[in-house]
Amino acid sequence: MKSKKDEIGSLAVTFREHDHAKCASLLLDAARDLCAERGLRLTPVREKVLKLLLKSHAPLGAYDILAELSTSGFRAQPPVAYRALDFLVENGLAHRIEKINAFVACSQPHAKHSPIFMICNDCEQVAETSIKSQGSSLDRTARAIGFDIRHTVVEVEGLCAACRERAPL
Amino acid sequence: MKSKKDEIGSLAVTFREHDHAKCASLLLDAARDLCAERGLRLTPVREKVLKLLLKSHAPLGAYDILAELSTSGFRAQPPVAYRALDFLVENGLAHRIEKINAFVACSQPHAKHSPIFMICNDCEQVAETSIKSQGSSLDRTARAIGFDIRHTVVEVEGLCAACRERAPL
DNA sequence: GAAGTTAATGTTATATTATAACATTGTTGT
DNA sequence: ACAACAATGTTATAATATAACATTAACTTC
Repeated sequence: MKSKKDEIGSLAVTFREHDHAKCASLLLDAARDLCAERGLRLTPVREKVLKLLLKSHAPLGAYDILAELSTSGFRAQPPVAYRALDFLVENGLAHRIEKINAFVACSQPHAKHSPIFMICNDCEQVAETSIKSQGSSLDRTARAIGFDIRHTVVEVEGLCAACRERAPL
Repeated sequence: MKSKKDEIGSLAVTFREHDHAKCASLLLDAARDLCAERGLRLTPVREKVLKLLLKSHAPLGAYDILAELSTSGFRAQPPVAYRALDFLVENGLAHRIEKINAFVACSQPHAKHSPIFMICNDCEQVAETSIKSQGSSLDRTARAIGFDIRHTVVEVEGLCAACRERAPL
């Protein structure tokens, strides 16, 4: 029988159609499990922010989140959103996308990974994939000059398959 | 005999010691050549901004540049810096480092390349390297899902060799 | 379970980064 | 000289993010 973990892995978000509600629900369960395991507190505002990210089909800016929080009875000063986002990012439940100053829920919260984001400049959706960092070209280059990698940012911009079909170049 | 191009290539900025004045001077010449070839106008403010970037041993923020411009007789409203930076970035003479909202002069302005930045969190210097994008893992992943890559952002944070030696973990 | 301690949230204010919009000047091509 | 376009000047403001300190909630140790 497939584990929940496998099931989540197989749902890794791409530009393909998928059962988003199921995907979001599984990932929320996974986040709760992960927090329980590690003794982290998934407080109401943190969970709400994660839900907002999971629900969105595109990355959300901190102020988008803030706006949604304010319509849900939460306080809506910037630090409220940034703190929740910091918590989620620090604990691997979300990622920050530097190129667009926005945030997405992590699609593989259980696995230690170096995420890669493919940002469609047309539909603004973002796919998270990953490569294993061990032995990668990046890893070898860093090794060669004695650089100790703590965090990687890999983001590519372009057009997803659907948008290329819709508006061929 | 070595061409100027080869000489520049061999000087690609890393965390190693190097003759920075020579490096900056060669790159400025290269930028002038490149603009002449392409019919681009390396105007006074654009050249000044490039010089500031070349002179700096670390990336500069737009407002750092603005401050330096204002002490050199240039106008100092934000668009002045951003326009010059946009020009340099668009034409491959500088790069924007997303992770730290800062800019560096390109160390290989002649070559079409996908730069990689190694950002030292201690000394704040940044090394530019590059990998050929053709056939990379990233390229294969994109191909697999039909994503057409227009631009890549690859930035790694960590500790450079010198800083690791200075303050061993 | 009261007191001390740490973690989380509330709140005000402000810092930092970036762009819109429109006027003016400079350059290029005819 | 004139039209067309590129670049710069200028004012204002948008968008993103954090500092600092007060308050409340949760945990812990006796």
